[in-house]
Amino acid sequence: MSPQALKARKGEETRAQILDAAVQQASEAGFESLTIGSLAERTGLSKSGLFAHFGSRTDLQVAALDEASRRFTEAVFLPALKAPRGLKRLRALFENWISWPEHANLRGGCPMQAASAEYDDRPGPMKDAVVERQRHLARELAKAVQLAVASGELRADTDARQFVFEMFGLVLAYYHTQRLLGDAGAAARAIAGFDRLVGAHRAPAAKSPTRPAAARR
Amino acid sequence: MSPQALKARKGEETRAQILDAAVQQASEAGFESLTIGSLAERTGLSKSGLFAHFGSRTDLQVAALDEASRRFTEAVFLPALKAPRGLKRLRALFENWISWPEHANLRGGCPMQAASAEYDDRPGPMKDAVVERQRHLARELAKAVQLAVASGELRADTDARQFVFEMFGLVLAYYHTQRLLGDAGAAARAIAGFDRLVGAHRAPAAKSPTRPAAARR
DNA sequence: ACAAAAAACGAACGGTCGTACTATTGTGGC
DNA sequence: GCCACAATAGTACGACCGTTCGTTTTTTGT
Repeated sequence: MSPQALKARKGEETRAQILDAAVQQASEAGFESLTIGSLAERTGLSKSGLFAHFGSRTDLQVAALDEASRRFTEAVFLPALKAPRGLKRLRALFENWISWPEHANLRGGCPMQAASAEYDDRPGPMKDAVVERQRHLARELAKAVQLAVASGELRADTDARQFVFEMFGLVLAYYHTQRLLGDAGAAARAIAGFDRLVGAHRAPAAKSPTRPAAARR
Repeated sequence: MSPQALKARKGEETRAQILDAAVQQASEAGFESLTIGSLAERTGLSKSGLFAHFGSRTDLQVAALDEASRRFTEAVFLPALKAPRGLKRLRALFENWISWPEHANLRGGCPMQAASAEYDDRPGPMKDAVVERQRHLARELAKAVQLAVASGELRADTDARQFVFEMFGLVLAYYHTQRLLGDAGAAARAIAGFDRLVGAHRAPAAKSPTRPAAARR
C-alpha cells in the first residue's frame, strides 16, 4: 500500500529492522550478545516470530555481520572513491575508517572490530565470515597504497602490506584509547601517527606521477 | 603435609587451580565465557564447590583478571627491568609484550586485550578493573619512553604519550593479524614498525646521556 | 471481496545459567 | 585419635537460552 513498497514483501522490511537492532546491539555488546529473546524484545516481536526470519541463531549472527560489513563499505569506501587516487584517497579512507562508527550512530564502536576480537579463537561460520571480510579490507587498503605509489606520492620501494599493517595499528589504538580509556585526544594521536607514517614513505617532491622514481639504494 | 604446604591451607591451592583454568579459558574465549558450570567441569569440582571460592560470578571474573594482570607484569615488565634503561629496555618491553601469550602458554592470545575489547562498553566492576590496569600499563610505558629520552637516545622533544599510542597500535595490529588472519609474518611487521617508530625519534648520535640536547627547532 | 500465502504469535521442550540452602567429606592443631 | 572447622558435594530454585509446533493474524494477488 505504501508508495514505495512495490517489492518489499513486508517480511523483508521487518527483517531489515531486526538487523538494524542487531547491528546496534552488536556494536555495544558484541555479536555473542545477540540472543533471540533480547532482540525480540528490542523489536517488539515475539521470539518465535523473530526466529522464523533466520532459522537459527547462528544465521542471524552471520546476517548481522553481513549488514555491518555492508554499512562499513558504504561509510568508509564509497565516499573515499570521490577523492582522487593517491594520498588524498588514502587519507580519506583512514579518516572515514576512524570516524564511521559515530557517523553510523553506532555508539558501541566498530562492530567489525568487535567481531574480530570475539571470533579470532572460535572456529565456525562467524570466524570464517570475519576473516573473509578482514582479508578483503586489507587487500583493498593495499590497493589504495599502491595507487599512491603509482601516483608518485609514495616512494616506489614502499611495502604496501607493511603500510597497511601500521594503518591498522593506528586505527586499533584509536578505538582502544577512545572507547576504553575515554581519551578525547585519541583522534589527534591517530592522525599524527598517520602523518608520520606517510611522511616516512613520502617520495621526494617530484611532479611526474606516472613514472615512479627508480628505487634509490 | 607436602613440604611446601605450610600456609597454603589447601583451599588456596584449589583456588589457584581454578584461576589457572579461568585465565586459560579467558584467553581463548573471553572473560564472559567464564561460567560456573564450565569451569567446574574443567577443574573437576562441583558447581557449588567452585562457587564457594568466590561468592559470585563477577568476583570470579575479577579474580581471573587480576591473575592475568599479575602474569602480564611477571612476563613483560619484570624481565625487561634487567635490560639497561633506555632504548634497550623499551625494546625488551615491546618484544615481551608481543610474545608473552605464547610464553605463558595462553593459546588464545593476551587476556588483557580480550578484556579490553569485551568491557569497553559495559560499565561495571570488570570495566573498572580493566581501565585501571590499562592506564597503569600506559603510564609505565610512558616512563620507559622518558628514560630513553633522558638517556639521550630519543630526541628531547619526543611526545611520550604519542610514542606509547603508536606502540600500542603495533601490538594490537600484531595480535589482530597474527591471531585472526594467521599471518606468520606479523611479528616481523610489528618489529619493523617499532624500528621505524624508534628511528623517527632517535636523537642524532651523541654519547652524553645525562644532558639532553636542546630541542632544536 | 475472497482465497492463498506469508508473517507473527503463544505455549512448551530440554538445557544451562547463577545462586541459595543443607549435608557430607576432608584437613589441621592438639 | 579427636574435634573444630574448612572445603566440597548435593539439591533445588527461578530465569533465560535456542528451537519446535500448531494456531492465528495480516498481507498479497486477483
